[in-house]
Amino acid sequence: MDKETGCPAQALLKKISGKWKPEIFKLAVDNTLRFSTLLRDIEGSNKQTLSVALKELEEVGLLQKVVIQQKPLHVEYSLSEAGKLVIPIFKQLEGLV
Amino acid sequence: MDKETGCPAQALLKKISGKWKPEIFKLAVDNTLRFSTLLRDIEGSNKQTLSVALKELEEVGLLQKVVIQQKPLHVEYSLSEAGKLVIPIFKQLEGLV
DNA sequence: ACAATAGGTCAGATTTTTCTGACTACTAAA
DNA sequence: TTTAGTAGTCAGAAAAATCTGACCTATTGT
Repeated sequence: MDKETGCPAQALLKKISGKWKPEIFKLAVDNTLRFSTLLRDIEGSNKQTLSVALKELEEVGLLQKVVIQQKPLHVEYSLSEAGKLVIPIFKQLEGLV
Repeated sequence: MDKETGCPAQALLKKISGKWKPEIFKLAVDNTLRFSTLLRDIEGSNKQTLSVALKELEEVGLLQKVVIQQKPLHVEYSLSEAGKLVIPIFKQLEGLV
């Protein structure tokens, strides 16, 4: 039902909206993320929603999921190239609103 | 329950999130907005939600509400100064994601 | 063998957001 | 005077998002 709006900025805003996504994105700027760590660090969050949020941020191309193939194997989420390009743009918003 | 995140960009994202807010903001870039016109133009929207969204965008300082004191009097919503400053920043997102 | 950690999924409940329809006040046109 | 437009509000319903607790697989430590 969302069709194309023809406006990338609007599209991005929609993609990053949700209760925990802005927070996840912000944390991803400073560190690679791990599921259980996020769950502990973002207070009030829960597995289910975090799981969906990470999946959506990945689908949208802002995060990338990497399975570290060392034993014990684990999963890391980090900013994709597109995700990194977005940082300086958002930084400009600081102080404006 | 939202406290300060200490991150203005994150704060802005939260403020502009909601089903119709990104669309309203986008329309405000090109024209001043009127309530009944929005209601017709944004298909699928409704009075209640639009009313709340306009109020919130105003509270947040992105839109300003002006009552035109000519008879018949009516109301116009347009981008505030802060709202205008945000445009070029969002424009940079085009093509990135 | 048993408990613990990591990284989830699933169903169902709860909460939040959005939507609908009725109603208000004022102006204007027929 | 009845109808229509503008700009809403309100209560309750419906839909969407989020949360809880149980469960699962795999690995590591005791």
